[in-house]
Amino acid sequence: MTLQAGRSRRDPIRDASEGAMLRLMGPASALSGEERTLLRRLHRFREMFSAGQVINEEGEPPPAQIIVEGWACRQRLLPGGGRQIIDFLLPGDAIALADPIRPLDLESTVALTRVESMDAVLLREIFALNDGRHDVLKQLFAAGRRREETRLIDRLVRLGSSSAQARMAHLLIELRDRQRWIGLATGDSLQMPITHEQLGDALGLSVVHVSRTLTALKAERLISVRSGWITLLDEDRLTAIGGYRAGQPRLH
Amino acid sequence: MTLQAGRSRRDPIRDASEGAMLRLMGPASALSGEERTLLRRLHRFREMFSAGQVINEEGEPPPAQIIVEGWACRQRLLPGGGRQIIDFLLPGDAIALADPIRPLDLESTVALTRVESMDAVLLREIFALNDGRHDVLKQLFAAGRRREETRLIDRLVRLGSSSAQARMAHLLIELRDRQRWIGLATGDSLQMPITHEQLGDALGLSVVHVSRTLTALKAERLISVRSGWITLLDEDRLTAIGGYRAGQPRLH
DNA sequence: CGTGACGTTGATATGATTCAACTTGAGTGG
DNA sequence: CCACTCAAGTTGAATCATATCAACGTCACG
Repeated sequence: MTLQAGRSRRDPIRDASEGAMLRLMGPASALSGEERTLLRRLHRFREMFSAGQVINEEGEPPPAQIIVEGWACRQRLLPGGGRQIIDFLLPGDAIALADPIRPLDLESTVALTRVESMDAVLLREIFALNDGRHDVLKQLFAAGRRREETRLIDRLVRLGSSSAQARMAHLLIELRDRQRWIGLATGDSLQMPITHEQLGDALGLSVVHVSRTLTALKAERLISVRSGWITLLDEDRLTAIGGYRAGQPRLH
Repeated sequence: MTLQAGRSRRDPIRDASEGAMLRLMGPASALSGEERTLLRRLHRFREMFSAGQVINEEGEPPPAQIIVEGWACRQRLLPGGGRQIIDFLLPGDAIALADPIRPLDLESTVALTRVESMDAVLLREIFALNDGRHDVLKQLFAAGRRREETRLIDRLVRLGSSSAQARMAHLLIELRDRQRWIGLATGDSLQMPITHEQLGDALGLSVVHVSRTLTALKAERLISVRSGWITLLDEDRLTAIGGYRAGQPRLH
C-alpha cells in the first residue's frame, strides 16, 4: 500500500495517467476549471495495489477513493470459502464516496488487476460544504452511484432468472458500455483483463462453465477473444440473448 | 385506487391501524410528539390496493408512499413474460421516499396482498426543509433505506451462490426478523400470506421447486406450516443452512 | 526447462425445470 | 346445503443446465 505524490512536472507517465483521470469522468468538458484543478490536485496523492490485494477489508470502514486505473471489485466472502462478486469497479468509479455508513459491512473491496486509486476523502468534505462551486463534479458522482445501484439490480435479476449465456452476454455488453463511456474501449471491443474464475464469481458460474459458455458464444460467432480483449461480433443478438437494456449514463 | 381520508374520530378500525402505523417504525418511543402528530396526520390520507394491483407502473415516476398494511414487492418484468421480485415491502417500508430520480426505471411496484399505503409526498418535503424538527423520523427512514440496500446485496449473493434450501431458509429468517421488528410476528412464527409462485419469483425458483423445498424443510423438522403462517422450528440450523447473518436494525 | 497458474475438454453427477396428473380448499350459485 | 369451479399446492417422471472431477494443454516466468 504505497502512498505517493505525483512525480516531477513533465513526467509523461503522469500526464497520460492524468489524462485518463479526466477522461474517465465522461463529458469532462462540462467540468469547470476549478473542478479540473481540484481533480488534478487530488490525483497527486494516490495508492497502488497489486492484483489480488485487498483494498478494504470486510468490516472495516472504507476510506473514500476513486479508481484511476485497473479493475477492482466489491465482493462478499461465502461460508464455503468462495466469494460472490457484487460489482466490478473500473476507472472513474468511486469507493465509499457517497454513503460511508453501512448497517453491517460484510463486503470487501479487492483489486483484480494492478490498481491505481486516488484518495477522495477531501472530495467528500468539499461536497459536504455545499458551496456550489463543484456541483458538476458532484452530479457526476451522484449519477455514478445511481448507475451502480441499477447495475446491482440488473445483476440480481439476471442471477435469479437467466441462463449462463444470457448472464455472460449481458455482462459483456455492460462492460463494453462502461469502458466506452470512460474512453477505454472503442468500437465493439472491450478489455478483459480478468480470469475466468473472477468472471465466474461474478456470474455465479463455475470456472469450467465460464469457459464453456465463452466457447459456445465464440462458436455461434457472437464474440471473438484475443488475449485480454473480447470483441462483440453481433451486438443485436447478444443484446437479445442477455435481455440487455442500456442504462444510459444520464447526468441529471 | 381509492383515495380516502380517515374515518370518524373514534373508529376502532382506524385506531388499530394507526397503532400499527406507529409501531411499525420500530422504537416509536424515540419519536417526538411533533413527529407522531405528523405521522397521524399523514395517516388520514391513504390508498388501498387489492392483491395483484400495480402500485406504480414500470417507467412512471413513483409517488412517495409508505406501506401501512399488507405486502407489496418491487419487481422487474422479464422478456419471457416472467418476473423477478427484487424486494418485499412490508408495513413501514417506504416507496420512493428517498431518491425519486432513477436513471432508467425498469421496476414496478405491485401489491401482493391487499395493501394499505399512506401518502408521503409531504413527508419528503418536510425532510427536505432540514428544520431539525423531524430528525428522528428522518433517521428512521434513512436506516430503512440502508437495510433495503443490504437486503438487495444479500439477495444478489444468495441468488448467485446458494441452493434452493439455503435461499429459502435465508428468506424465511429475514422475513421473520423484519416482521418481529415491526411487531407483526412474535416468537418463531412469521406470517406468510403470499403464494408459492410469488416466493419462487423472488428466489429464482419454479413453483414446483418451492413446494418441494418447503416440503423438504418440513421433513427435516426445520419449519412447520399452517395456512398463512410458518414456524421456524430450528433457527440455528436454518441460520447455518441459509448462511444468514443478522442485519440488525441499527438506527444510526 | 521446470513449475505453476490459467484455460480447455470429456465423463459423470446433481439440482432444478418442465410437463402432467392429481389433491385440496375456498368461494359461488343453484 | 350441496355441487361446481378455480386457484393453489403436491407429487412423479423425464429432461435440461450446470457442477464436479479429472486429465491434459499452454503460456509466462524464474
